[in-house]
Amino acid sequence: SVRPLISKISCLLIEMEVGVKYTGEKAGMKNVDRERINQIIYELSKDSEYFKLEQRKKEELDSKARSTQERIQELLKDPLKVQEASVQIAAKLQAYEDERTLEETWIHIDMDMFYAQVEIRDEPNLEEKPVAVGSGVVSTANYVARQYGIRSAMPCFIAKKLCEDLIILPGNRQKYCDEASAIREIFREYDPEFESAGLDEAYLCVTKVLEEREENNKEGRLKIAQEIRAKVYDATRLTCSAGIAPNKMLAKIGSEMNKPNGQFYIEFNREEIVDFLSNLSVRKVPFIGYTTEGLLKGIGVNTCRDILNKKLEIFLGFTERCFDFLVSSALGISSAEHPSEKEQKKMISLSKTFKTTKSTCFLENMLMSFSREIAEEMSETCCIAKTVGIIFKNFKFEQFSKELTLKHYINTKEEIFEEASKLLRSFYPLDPVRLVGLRVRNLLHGKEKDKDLNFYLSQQSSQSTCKKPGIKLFRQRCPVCNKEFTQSENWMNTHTQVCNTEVLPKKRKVQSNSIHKYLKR
DNA sequence: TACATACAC
DNA sequence: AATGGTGTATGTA
Repeated sequence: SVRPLISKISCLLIEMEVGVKYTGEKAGMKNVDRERINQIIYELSKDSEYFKLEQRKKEELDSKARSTQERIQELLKDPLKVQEASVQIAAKLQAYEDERTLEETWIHIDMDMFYAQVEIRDEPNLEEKPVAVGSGVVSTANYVARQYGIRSAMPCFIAKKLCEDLIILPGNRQKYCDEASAIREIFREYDPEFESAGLDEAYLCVTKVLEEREENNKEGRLKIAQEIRAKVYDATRLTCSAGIAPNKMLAKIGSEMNKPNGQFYIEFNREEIVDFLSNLSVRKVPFIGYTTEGLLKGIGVNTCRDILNKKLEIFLGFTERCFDFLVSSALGISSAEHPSEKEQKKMISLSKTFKTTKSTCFLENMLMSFSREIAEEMSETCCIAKTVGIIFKNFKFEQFSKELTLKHYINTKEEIFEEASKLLRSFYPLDPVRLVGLRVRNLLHGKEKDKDLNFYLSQQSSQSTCKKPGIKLFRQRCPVCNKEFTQSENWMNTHTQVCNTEVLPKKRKVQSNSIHKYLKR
C-alpha cells in the first residue's frame, strides 16, 4: 500500500520543518513514535514567532551550507591548491598524532536525568510515571517521559500535549546543589583536581590512583569506575553513568553510551579508538552542535569516518581552527590535562523573560534589581568590573546587545545601574521586548581582604565633595584603575598599594589558542 | 572594543 | 496563550 509511504514522506517533511531540535537521538528515545511527536510539535509551533525565526535561521544555515559546498568545488578545480593542501594536511595529521595520549585514564561521570532522579528518589511513587522537572521549559525528564518524545529544552506546554499525564515539577535548586556537593566529595578522593561541568557532570583523571593500586590496566579502570558509581549511589541513592577513556572528550562520549546506570570503556589503542568513532554521528562529538552538523551535512559528512574521508574538502571550506578541531576529534585526539590554572569568572549576568512589553519603566526596574543583585555578587566575590552591557530579545525573538567599556572599574549597584540605564535609553524608541538582561565583564578579581577597598572604591563616585570642614581634600586618579580620588592622601596610598600588588597581577594575558577545552592549551 | 553567533548544561 | 538562564569562546568589523 502507498499509505505508509505517504505517511513516511509527510513525517519527513514535518521533520524538516520542525528541525531536529527535539527529535535527534538521545538516550531513552529509541522506540518513540516520531511521526506523532513531530505532528504535535509542528501543530503547536507553526504559527509562533519563535518558529518563524527558527525557520529563517534554518534557511540561512542551508544557504551557508550550499555556498560552502560551492566554494569547495571551485577550489578543488585548482590542482595547485589541492596539492598544497594535501601537503599541509599530511603535516597536520602527523602533528595531531604527536599529541595523542594513551597513558592517562579519564573518567567522565554523568548523573542520570539528574533533577528528575532526585525528585523520584524522594517520591518513589513517581517511579513509573512520566516526570519532568522544569518551569517554562523542561530541564530534564525521566525515561518514561522520554518515550513520549519529551526532552530537555522543550517548552512545558508542548511536553504536556505530548503526554497528558506528564507530571511537571518545579524543581529545587538547593537540593540539587546539596546532592552535587555530596558526589563531589567522592570525586575528590579519586582526583582532587577533578573538573565539574554543571551540577551533574565531572571529569576525573584517575591515573595516579590506578598507579598507586598497581592496577593501571583495563580491569583496574573498569573496577574504579564501578567503585565511584557505587559510592555515588551509596551516598545519594542516585545512579550515574561513566565513560572510561584515555582523554576527556572520549570519556565524555563514552558516558552517553550505556545510559542510564551504565558505563562504557574505550580501548586505549589508536586503531580501536578510530574504529569506535568511525560510525559515530558527528553530533556525538562535544561542541559539534546543530549548526556545525548542518554545515557538515552540506558536504556529505555525517559520521566521524566522513570527516576523515573528506578532510581535503574540510580543509578547503572551513577555517584552520575548525579543521584542526574536527579532524583531531574524529581521530579521537583531545586534551588529557587539567587546565593549568583554576579559571576565574569572566562575566556576571542576569536576564529575565516576561510578557512582551513596551514599558520602559518596567525595564528600568528590572535593570535596577539586576544591578543590585550583580553588585551583591561582586562584593561577595571581591571583584570590580570595567564593562557593562544590556541584552534584549524582541517579540520576534531577535536578540540585541549593547555594551560600554568604562575608563575605570566599578562595583556598586548605583554605578552599574547608571550605565545600564544610559544603554537602555540609547535603544529608545524601543520595540516590544520579551527579555531583558544585564551583564558586567572585564572583571578584576581581588582577595578577601580587598572587600573594604572595593567598598571604598565604590563610594567614590557618589562623594565628589566632602562636606566636613577642616578636612583637606585632593583630587587625583589612581594610576592603576583610573579611579578618581577626592579623599585624603592616606586613602589614596592605601588604595594604590593594594591595587598594584593584590589586584592587578591577577590579570592574565595567556592567549589560549584552543577552540574549547578539549583542545590542548 | 563592540556585537553577533555557537555551544554546553 | 505559550519556547529559559548563565557562562565561555570565537568570528568579524
